[in-house]
Amino acid sequence: MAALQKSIDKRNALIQATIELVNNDGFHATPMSKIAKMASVSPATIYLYFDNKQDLVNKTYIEVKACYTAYAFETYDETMPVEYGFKVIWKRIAEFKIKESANALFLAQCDNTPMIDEASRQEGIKHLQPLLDLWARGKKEGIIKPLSDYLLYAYAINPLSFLMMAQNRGSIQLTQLELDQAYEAAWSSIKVCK
Amino acid sequence: MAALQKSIDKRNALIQATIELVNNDGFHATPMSKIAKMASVSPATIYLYFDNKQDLVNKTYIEVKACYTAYAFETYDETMPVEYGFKVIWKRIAEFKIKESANALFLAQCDNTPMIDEASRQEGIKHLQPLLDLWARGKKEGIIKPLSDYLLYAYAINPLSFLMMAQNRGSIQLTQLELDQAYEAAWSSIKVCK
Amino acid sequence: MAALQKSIDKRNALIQATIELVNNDGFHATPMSKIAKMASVSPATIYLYFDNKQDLVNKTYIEVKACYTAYAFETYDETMPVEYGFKVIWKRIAEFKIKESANALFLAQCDNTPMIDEASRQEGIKHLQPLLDLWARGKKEGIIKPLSDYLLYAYAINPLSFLMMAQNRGSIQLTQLELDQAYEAAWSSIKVCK
Amino acid sequence: MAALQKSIDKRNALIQATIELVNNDGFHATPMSKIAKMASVSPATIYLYFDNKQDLVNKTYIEVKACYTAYAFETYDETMPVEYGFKVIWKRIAEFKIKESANALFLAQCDNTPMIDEASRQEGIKHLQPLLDLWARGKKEGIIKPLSDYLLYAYAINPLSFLMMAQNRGSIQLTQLELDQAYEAAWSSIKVCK
DNA sequence: AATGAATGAGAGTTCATTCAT
DNA sequence: GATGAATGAACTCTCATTCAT
Repeated sequence: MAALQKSIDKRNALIQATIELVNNDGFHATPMSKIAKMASVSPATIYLYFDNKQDLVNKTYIEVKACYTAYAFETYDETMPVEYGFKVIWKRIAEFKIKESANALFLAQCDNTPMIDEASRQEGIKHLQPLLDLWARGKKEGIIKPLSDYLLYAYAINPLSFLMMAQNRGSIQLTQLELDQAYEAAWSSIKVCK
Repeated sequence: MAALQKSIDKRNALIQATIELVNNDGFHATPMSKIAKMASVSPATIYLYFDNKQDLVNKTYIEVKACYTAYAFETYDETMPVEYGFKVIWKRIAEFKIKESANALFLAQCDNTPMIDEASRQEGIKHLQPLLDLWARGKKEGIIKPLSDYLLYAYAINPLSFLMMAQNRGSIQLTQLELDQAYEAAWSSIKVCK
Repeated sequence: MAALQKSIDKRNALIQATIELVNNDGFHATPMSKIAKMASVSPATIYLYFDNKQDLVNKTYIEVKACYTAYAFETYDETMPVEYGFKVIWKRIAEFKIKESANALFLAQCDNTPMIDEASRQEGIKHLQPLLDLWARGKKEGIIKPLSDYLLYAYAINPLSFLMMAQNRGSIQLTQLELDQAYEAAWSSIKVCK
Repeated sequence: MAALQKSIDKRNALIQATIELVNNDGFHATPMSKIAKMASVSPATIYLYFDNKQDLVNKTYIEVKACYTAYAFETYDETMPVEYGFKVIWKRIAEFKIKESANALFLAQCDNTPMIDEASRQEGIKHLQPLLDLWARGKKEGIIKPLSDYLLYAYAINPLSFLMMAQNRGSIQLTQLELDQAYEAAWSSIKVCK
């Protein structure tokens, strides 16, 4: 049991180191040796847990993405009314992007570069289903505009990534006020105007 | 004059090659030798035009960003009414992202990774001023919500990047209908609701 | 007793795995981990039976060489007349090279590369004595040419290695006819012509 | 012209270094860095002349083999009578194995291990044709036994490799006497006995 | 101005060997 | 005796950069 735990710890340390270093330097500027050092293992040890560097980022991506969606839907339940449900999810996502900014940053970088292979990208997308279901419900009820999921995501969710990155770079400070304003903008963009 | 032209051609070829290769493979997976080959020059020649690899991407970024803003504001003029002016700019930006998708993709990649140094990033941002002025005007006139420029950009403009990348990856097809819907969503998110 | 047997089995499995893998990939292209896997033991276990990789091949060589000579002389006895005795040994050697081609191949590879240390090479040579004695007798009786043992071996025995390797590579097929012809050539080369 | 010569020199130095080091240590025990050092170039330079390590040995093999056959047939001409022609070729081959023992040793090692890929092996075999033609003639004239080329080679030529290696290891000394004896043995093994 | 050849430094990865269990 | 996990050292190969021409 102790041995297994040690293995899990090492794997986790490697994942964490990957996130941090890729965030700071980018994928290709991050040598395996640096990841190993930060995780306090030998470079060779990485290869006990991952096939190669590509596999390491792929798996890291999938794991972080799973974290992200789990966090997003933790307090949501499908019986909630559409507008309220959306607010619940939106706030959780915003919280994740702010509190877990390293993770969020890593996802943003992966999603905007040829760093992750297509299979892992698909794998990562799967868990968003509850949000898509909510939107479908909202559209049927005439509360949400009849737009494609991509369009809805682009306006309702994705701007948070942009804001998170701006904050991370020190360009802005996301206070509660800004978050409320952002929510308003998000909801305005997709709700049906009466 | 012919000699100067040849120089400019080479520099341009290098910039183009950089954009294309970085788009496909990412910055660090793009060797200087490959850029040289695609531009039909010797690797050594790159160093006649740029200090080093970092300088090459920085300069490429600044140049593409300048292209982008020039395109964005080409048909805009400061005497236009706020809503109309915004529409004019938004459509041009959308057009750029679709017609010049290689350039747009390159910018998106730069904006989401530690690939560009901070100075170049700042340099690239400068030319957005007309849009910020328009927004200031809109806020004063009570047409646009009193939000920070970053928030406005996040909701009014940035989603286009997300959509462009989704289209580039083959996930969606941006027809005129989708573009009109996107514009509606963008404008809804920042306009003051009466 | 059962425990001892298990030990012997493991040692043998390691020796067999070494032969097969070295035959296919060569000494240095054969990792200890692969040998261990093929022998169904842990890499660490190899070091309970052998000092290190070099020791493993050395001991394998010596063991296979002992097999080879034991096989060669099994049906020979020193009272046989020279020509008949030679034929008996030659046929057994030919049989070994064909029936035990993995072993024979391994010896050929060892004998032609700096893979085995000199001590083991000497150790392996010792058991050929009966053949050298036969030749000495044959020379005394004026039946075999008065050549050095190396010369006799080069023409009477060694060509079989070449033929075995050609067959192994699929270049030729050694039927009974070819073997008889080979024997004739071998005997012609060393017998005294009357 | 001078630049081209320098290139050729470097390539040759690399080939020579490869031969010497592989002879002493074997293929896989010879790191590229050692080859580079012995040829007085940077490790990276090797890759300007060869695709990779495998390509380096393959090309070395082909080049040495070409040397070997060129040497073998230099003084031979197809109008010579069979026995005399064979003697001429045999002596040249023997001379090559003794005078160019490094080259000969290298070929022997390549021919007995999975070090060279099959294509290069085939490529290397091509230039032996004149010898095969001679044998065909000898067989037609009833001078040489009607054996397959492989059998003839195994007895007439290949033993020289064994002898050369024994001499190289210091086990024997090939004087003129031994060479004459070897020739006699070779010829005896393939000539038709009257 | 332009280059092809050259390279030092460092990348990802493997492997013989060890050690705690 | 047996092991799986761990690793330092060494491997092949790449690449940003330089330099003689």
